[in-house]
Amino acid sequence: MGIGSGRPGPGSRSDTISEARRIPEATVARLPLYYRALLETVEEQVSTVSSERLAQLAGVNAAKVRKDLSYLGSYGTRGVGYDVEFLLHQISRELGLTHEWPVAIVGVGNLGHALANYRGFGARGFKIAALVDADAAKVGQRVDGLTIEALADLPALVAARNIAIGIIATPAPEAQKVADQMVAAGVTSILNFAPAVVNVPNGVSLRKVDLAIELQILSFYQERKEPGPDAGAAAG
Amino acid sequence: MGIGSGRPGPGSRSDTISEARRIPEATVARLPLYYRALLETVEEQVSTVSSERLAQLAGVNAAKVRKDLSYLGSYGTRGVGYDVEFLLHQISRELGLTHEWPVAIVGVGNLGHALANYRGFGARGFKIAALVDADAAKVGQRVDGLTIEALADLPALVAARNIAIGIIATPAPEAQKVADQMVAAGVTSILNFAPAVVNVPNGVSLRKVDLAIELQILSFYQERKEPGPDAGAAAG
DNA sequence: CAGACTTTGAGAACACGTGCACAAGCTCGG
DNA sequence: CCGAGCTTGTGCACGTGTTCTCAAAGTCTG
Repeated sequence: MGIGSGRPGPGSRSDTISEARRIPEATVARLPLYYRALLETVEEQVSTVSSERLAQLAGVNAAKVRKDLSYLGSYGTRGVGYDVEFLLHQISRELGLTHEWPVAIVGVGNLGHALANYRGFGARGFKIAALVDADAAKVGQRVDGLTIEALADLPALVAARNIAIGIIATPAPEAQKVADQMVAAGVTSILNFAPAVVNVPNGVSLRKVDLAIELQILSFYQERKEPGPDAGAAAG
Repeated sequence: MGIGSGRPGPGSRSDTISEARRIPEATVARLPLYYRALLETVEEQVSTVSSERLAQLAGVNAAKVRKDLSYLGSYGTRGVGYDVEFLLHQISRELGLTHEWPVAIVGVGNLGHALANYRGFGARGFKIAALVDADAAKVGQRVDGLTIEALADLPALVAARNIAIGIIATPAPEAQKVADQMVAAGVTSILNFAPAVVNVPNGVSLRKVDLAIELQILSFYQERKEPGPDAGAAAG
């Protein structure tokens, strides 16, 4: 993502792309932006929205919006735009947000704490279903209404609470071990916040967020600005 | 960022790309990975490293490593590999990590707190130089050795402490306003954690990290796995 | 010193993503 | 019912990124 991301495995050519039409990865990464933009639009009591307006709200250009949405189907009406409620529903369905996803957070340090308290998840279809830490001293503590549980209990928790998505918020050295344990426990999607490369078997999705890397990318362009205020990564 | 990200402005064709060779954005985003991998290599007392090994440590493939590094210059030796110390220095220089970057964090809620306490920044050339919040009740509180200061003082802080990079860790509705104030204060690189689209003028770099979006992308692929365990975003 | 071996650097083909431009299709007013 | 005006959906061209491949250039062994 962003910066770094999961990428389709090296599947054989003309796979049995079973059910649905294939949606490009870049488009998938933008669907949440449209989703958010549509939520804002709903609150404005507007029933219909143009690709132009949607583009503005999502911070992309209109052509991209139209192409992206066309991968989902022909959900717009020419001369009119897109029905807000309908499109919202379609994108929700596509993103799997029609039901709630129980999520497990492993590593309750600074970041784990912040994530546990973050209100944004609940509002977007995710629910912290388990807080796990390897440190016995932390087990039993309560954070935001949840009790921290032992890492050893992860398999039981994942099974009992039907958890498919895991978040790694441990220090770097623990990351790979935790990922392995998650996979063994049955987690099939992982979001890694630890500044370390993590490998997962085929069939498991992995995305990463690295704060230091983001800053270093900014620093690259910043450094090039200092001498002569010239090229750089300017977002319009 | 990976996920959305800064993007070179629409400069005229055959710009005076002043000083240096142009380095592709995708390559820039990977340099920090190589940087981290090289730091690990240094600790192993290894003096030379092959593209194959670097690729392994960075989680990419060897061809990509070689092409990426070739944009920086011909720093390798055929038949041998890359000199670890030398390459580390070159990448540091390119990323602007030869000096420390003072960073301002605006918004000291859950996330701001976590970022302020995050040890990873210091280790990578960044230093929290200011913690700022709009809430008068928070001003004066101490967090990790720093005193929270008033948002109104941002311009003075940025000037006095030579801050070029700002981090937005406020709730979504505040994000644009804060970004504007940062830009007005002289910040030219912004990392936005708020789940909102932020616009900045030309010449200012912007990157965003959105936790909910990352989860929604995972959820997209996860949803498609549930019926038939098939395609997905699997990282090797 | 020659030949085997290793590894880089880059050319070229391919895959993917973006954005223009415009026909197709819809609404609305008269 | 017709024509003016909008807005979608998509073909196409272009630019960016990835990967394969292999000659070039070095080391090492005998």
